[in-house]
Amino acid sequence: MSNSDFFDRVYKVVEQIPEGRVTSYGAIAKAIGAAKSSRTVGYAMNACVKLDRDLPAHRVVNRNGVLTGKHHFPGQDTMQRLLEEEGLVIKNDQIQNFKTIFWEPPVSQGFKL
DNA sequence: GACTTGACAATCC
DNA sequence: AGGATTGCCAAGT
Repeated sequence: MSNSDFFDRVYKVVEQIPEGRVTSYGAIAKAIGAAKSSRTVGYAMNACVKLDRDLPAHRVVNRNGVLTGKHHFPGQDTMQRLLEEEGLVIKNDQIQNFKTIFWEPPVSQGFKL
């Protein structure tokens, strides 16, 4: 607790995203018990890049399966390229079969109850 | 220290 | 069905 543990939870969830799968900001937010804080999740991702984290931020997209944050990566096509390397199919910044490769993050077990 | 912005999402007209 | 509004949290100005 204390100290933006919100970010901490976000990072923890994102870190657990399996390779070849993707999730949405809202799903992560919900997993950490802040379903309405999806914006902050995205913000945490932006910060994670600056922090040089190993977080697979490219596996995190909005609920439409669109690479909304691709513009924040080093190079505008970095995000799509990384996803394609994992076997995903992306068309026009839109993940194909998004629903199929969607990965729902497990609810953290220590934040509340 | 108040106001604005931001890689979203759900709700209301 | 689609545009507009609100919620939420953190960081920047």
